[in-house]
Amino acid sequence: MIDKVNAGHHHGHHHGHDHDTENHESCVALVPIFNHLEQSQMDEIMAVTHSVSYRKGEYIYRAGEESDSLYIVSRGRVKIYRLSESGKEQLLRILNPGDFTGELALFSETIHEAYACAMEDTSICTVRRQDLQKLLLKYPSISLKVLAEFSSRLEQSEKQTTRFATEKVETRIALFLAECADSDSHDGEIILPMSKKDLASYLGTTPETISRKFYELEDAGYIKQKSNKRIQIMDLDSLLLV
Amino acid sequence: MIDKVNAGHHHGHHHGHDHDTENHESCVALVPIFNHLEQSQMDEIMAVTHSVSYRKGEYIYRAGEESDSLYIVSRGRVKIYRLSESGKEQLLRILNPGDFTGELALFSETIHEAYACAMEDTSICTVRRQDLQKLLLKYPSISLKVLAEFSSRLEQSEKQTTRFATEKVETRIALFLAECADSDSHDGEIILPMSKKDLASYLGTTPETISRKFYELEDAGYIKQKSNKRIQIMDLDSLLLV
DNA sequence: CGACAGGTTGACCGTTATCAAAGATCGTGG
DNA sequence: CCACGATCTTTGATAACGGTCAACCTGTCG
Repeated sequence: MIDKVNAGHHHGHHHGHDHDTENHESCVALVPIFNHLEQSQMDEIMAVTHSVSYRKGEYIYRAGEESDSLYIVSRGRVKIYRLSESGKEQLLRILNPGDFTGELALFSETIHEAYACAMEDTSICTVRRQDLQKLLLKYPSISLKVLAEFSSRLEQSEKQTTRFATEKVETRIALFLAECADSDSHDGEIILPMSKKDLASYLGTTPETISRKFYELEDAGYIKQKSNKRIQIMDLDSLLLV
Repeated sequence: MIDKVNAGHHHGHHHGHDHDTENHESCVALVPIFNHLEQSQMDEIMAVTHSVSYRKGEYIYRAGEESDSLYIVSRGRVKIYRLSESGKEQLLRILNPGDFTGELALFSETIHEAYACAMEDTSICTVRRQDLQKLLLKYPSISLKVLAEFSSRLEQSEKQTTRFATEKVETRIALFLAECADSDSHDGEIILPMSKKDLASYLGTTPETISRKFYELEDAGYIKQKSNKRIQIMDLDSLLLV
C-alpha cells in the first residue's frame, strides 16, 4: 500500500510547497512542449511559473482535489497512481524530470482522479490553468505540441488497456522488459525503473506473482537476475514469444 | 473474430469512398469541437472537409496504414478495435454520429495502431492533417476544444486501464451496466449498445463468461434480461457492491 | 545492530479461459 | 413472407492461471 499521508515534519529551507524563485529556466527549458520557443516567449512562460519543492512521500495532489495547474517535474521522481472502484491501487506512470502532469483536469475535468506522490525529494514547476490557457491562445504552436504529447499518451494508454484486456501476466511482464530493453539497453542489461512491488501494481498483478514469473523466465533462460533491479536479457526474441 | 475484409461488392450511387459533396454542414455542425464557432469559420472548415461513405463491414482505416486525416462520423456507427501483441482483438470504442477518430496519428504518430470498421452503412467527414493544423494555428480556440476532448478521452482510457488491472470480470460488467444506466436510463431499463460478443471484447473477457455472469447477476436479483439487449436494472446500488 | 519494507516461497482455492456442442437470432435471398 | 445459413448466445465439463494468506528471508537505513 502506498503511504497515503505526507511525511510528517519539514525542516530547514525546503519544506513542502515552498515557493522557490531560483532556477525557473532549467525547469521550463526541459519540457518538450516548450523547448521550440524563442527566448522572449520562454521568458513569458517563466513569468507565470512557480516552483515548489516536495519531500519524499509528500503529495502534489490527490484524487478528489480540485485541479488548477499544470505540474512539471524539474528534479526528483513522482509516482502517479489511481484507486479503483474497489479500492485497489494501480500505478499509472512515474514522472521523471521534464515530464508533466495535471493536463487532464486542466482542460476538461476539474477534479483529479489520480494521486501524485513524490518518490524522492522533488521540485515541481507549476503553471496555473488560466495562465496556460492564455499562453495557448497566444502561441498556438504550443497547443500543437501539447496535442502531440496527449495523443501519444492516449496511444500509450490504449495500448496498455489492450494488454491488460488480452494478455496474461507473463506476457505483460515480457513486454514490459522488452520495452525497458528498447530504451535502456546496455548490452541487454536493464535497470528496472521501479521496485518489483511497484511493478506489480503497474502491471496489474501481485508482488508474489512478479517474483515467481521472474524466476520462471530465468529458469527458461530468457533473463538473468543479477540483482534486484539489474536484469540481463538473454534472449529478447524468445521472450517476446512467451 | 471481426471480419477483416471489406464487404465485397458496391452498387448504386453510394459505393465506398464515394465523394459526396452534399450535406457537409450537418456533419461539421454535429461535432463538439467545432460547434462554438461563427458561421464564417464554419464555412472555412467545411471548405476543407470531404465526405466519404462506407458500407457495413468496410474499413475506414487499418492498423499499419498511414494516417493523415481526422474522421468525423456523420451517419452510422464505427467500431474501433486493436489487435494485441498476441493477436487477440479488443474493442476500444464505438463511434456514433458526432464522434471522431484519427486524432492520435494526426499529431504525433503517423501510423494507425487500431482498426476502424463500419458497423453499418456510414458517412464520414474527413479533414486532412495539414488543413486541420492550419485551422488550429489560425483559431486557437479549436485547439482548446480538442485538448479538452483528448484529456477526457485520456481520463477515460486510464480509468479503463485501472479497471482491467484491478477489477474482476464480474465487477467490470457491473460497472459497465451502471454506466449504461447513467446515460441511457429509462426506468432503469437499458439497451446494450453492442452485442454480447462485442461486449466481451470490450471488457476483456469471453462471450461465455459474459453469458454466465449475466445469469449470475440475474439470479442474484440485480438485473433482469428482458431480451438479448434489453436489460432491466433491478438494484443499482447492490450491483455496484459486487 | 535492530527494525522495517521489500522480496521470496509454499499451499491452496477461486476465477475465468477453453473446448465442444447445442440452441437462438438475425439478415438475406428466394 | 418464409427458409436458410451465418453468427451470436448459451450451457457443461475441465483445467490453467493467478490471487491470497502465511511464513520466512534479505537488504537497507537509521
